[in-house]
Amino acid sequence: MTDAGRELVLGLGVGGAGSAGREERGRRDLEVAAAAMRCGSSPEPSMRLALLPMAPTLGFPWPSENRHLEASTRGFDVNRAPSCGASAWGAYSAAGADDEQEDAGAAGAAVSSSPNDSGGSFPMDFSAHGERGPSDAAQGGGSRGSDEDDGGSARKKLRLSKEQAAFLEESFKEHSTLNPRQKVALAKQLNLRPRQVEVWFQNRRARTKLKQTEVDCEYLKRCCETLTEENRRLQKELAELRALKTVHPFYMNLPATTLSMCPSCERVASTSAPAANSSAAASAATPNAGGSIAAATAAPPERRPSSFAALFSSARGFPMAAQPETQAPSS
DNA sequence: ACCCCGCACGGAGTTACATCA
DNA sequence: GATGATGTAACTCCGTGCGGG
Repeated sequence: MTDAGRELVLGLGVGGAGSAGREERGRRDLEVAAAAMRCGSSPEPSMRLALLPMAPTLGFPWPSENRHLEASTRGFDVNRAPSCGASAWGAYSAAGADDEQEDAGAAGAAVSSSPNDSGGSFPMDFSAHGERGPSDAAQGGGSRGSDEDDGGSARKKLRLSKEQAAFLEESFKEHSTLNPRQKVALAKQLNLRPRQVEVWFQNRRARTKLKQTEVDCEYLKRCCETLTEENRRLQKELAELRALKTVHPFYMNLPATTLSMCPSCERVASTSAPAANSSAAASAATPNAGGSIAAATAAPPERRPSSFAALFSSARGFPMAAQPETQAPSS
């Protein structure tokens, strides 16, 4: 998602050309998609869901204050045999990363496979794990591996505990993507397999995008309604002008400068109307000249943007452009 | 410098399972 | 208890970027 903010908040060394590129690509895709959904030139701030708070408000304990969570994560294990040494989490030291010895497959591969991994930028206070599930070492490295090494059925649905989900959620608020090291660290802390963490983040990103898409759809729907209303109004206005012409045909013979244009046309009556405008008005005034919709949509294209801009310029309310009632020229 | 290959990753779509009404 | 709806973990496929040969 769009997050300069997130980048700031993150500051996790997710940086590096590689992952930055990848993240950028992901963001770009999302934003392009979202932008495509949004009303084009609208300067209005997009209706973004606050799905990724810029700043953690729940005190997600990345640095050191996660000890209370450590306690809470200690019996997490609903899916696997509990790891016994959970209490021995040591500070996750980037430089050290000594705890990665066991996960040579995981962290080692992660580190080597991730040119972007800025080495231990993951600020979580991971305690050195005592020991891990037997499958972890094997699983960790093969981040794309399936669960077959779980010993059980290949596709046993495992429900994450509330604590695990909450922790992952908080982590996701911090950064919606993980580098391999972060993934492994999170997996350790939650006593999950790195693959599970990876899948959870993938699914979570998908859900976020889905929700954002729904919001964008709602926004577009409202844009459409507004435009429909605007169209109705313009047609009515046109009909009134035609009627006016029928009743007072001499108006059409007056110099353009003396014509009082409809205020919603955003035209200054004193300026001489361009020929195009006059011709447009004339053509519109012509009986059966292209029908009402054609006439209405035949407005000079260069004027549409301002109209649209006015249409969508105010926030959230999608108010119509200021539209004083069409005043029939008196006298 | 260019191309090819393997690898890792993420997104999109789908499947399978757990939960709930 | 059976059933359909819903949520979501896990999977597959595909595209992309990167590093190495």
